[in-house]
Amino acid sequence: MAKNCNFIDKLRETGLRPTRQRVKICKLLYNRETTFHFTINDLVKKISEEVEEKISLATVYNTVHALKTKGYLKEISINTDRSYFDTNISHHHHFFDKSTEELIDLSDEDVEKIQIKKSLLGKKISSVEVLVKVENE
Amino acid sequence: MAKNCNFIDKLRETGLRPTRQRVKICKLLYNRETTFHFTINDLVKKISEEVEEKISLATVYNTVHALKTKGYLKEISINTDRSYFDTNISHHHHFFDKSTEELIDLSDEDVEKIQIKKSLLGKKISSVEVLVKVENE
DNA sequence: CTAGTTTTTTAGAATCATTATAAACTGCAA
DNA sequence: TTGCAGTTTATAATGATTCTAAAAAACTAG
Repeated sequence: MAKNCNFIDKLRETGLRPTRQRVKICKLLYNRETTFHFTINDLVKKISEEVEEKISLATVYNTVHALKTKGYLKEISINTDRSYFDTNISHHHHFFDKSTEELIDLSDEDVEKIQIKKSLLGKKISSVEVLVKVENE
Repeated sequence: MAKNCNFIDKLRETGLRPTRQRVKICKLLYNRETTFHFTINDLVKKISEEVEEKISLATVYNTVHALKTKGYLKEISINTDRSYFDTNISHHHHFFDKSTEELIDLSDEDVEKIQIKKSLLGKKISSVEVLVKVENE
């Protein structure tokens, strides 16, 4: 679901009906210069600021969940009370700033290749995530 | 807070009064062969099985939080609805088995050294955590 | 286009982990 | 032993997330 694309077709392609609410949320998430790291609360705030129509909280949760399931959003592993999502679905890692509670992208090239020398019988690796926590100096 | 030590002194050293409840929880956590990965719910269950005295839920939360603050427990970064803790406070990483929701240690040697080639102005790195998610083959 | 079916949205209730509260209790120092 | 700061406790409160069931919208076949 790249920038400036036709969200109606994109949504339909993956079996999601392109409802008004979904299209509006997709525009907010993907029609932007930089990737977007957000919590549900961030997104709800953005919707109330930039979308004229009210979208219910349940719909925001449903839509984010659907986009995540279809691979259009990544959920970041982090131990906070809220879930964080990222519109950048390419393979990459993150800084987490403990003072601002913000995520910052670390491109794949910013992290030396990770080699896992151990394996688990009968299991396959589905992801390798690096989280670099930072604080003020 | 190594195995088979005197928890009363250990707790006192760090300014935590060695109350009955804390000493009992420490025995459960640290008097074991292997390191312990747990959620609060796991610990509460273990207490009800192995400790004769009832310990209130709030005390379990308080104690785990105190031990974490004093560096006797590590909280693992992972996006689940519960928090995971680890009695192994040495520098190491984890597998997370998505089917069983269990953590498995990855020793520091099991992961090729991580090099972060990017830095953030005015921020210092406080931790680098690698989470390897696995699923059934 | 239209009727019928399916999916989605919605407000509000329910759930569940965690934190806060305030009263009773306990460890410890004098 | 006495007093007080630190702890425990039951319970209430909070806050993110999920559930529910009815209304609305999207789709499909005719």
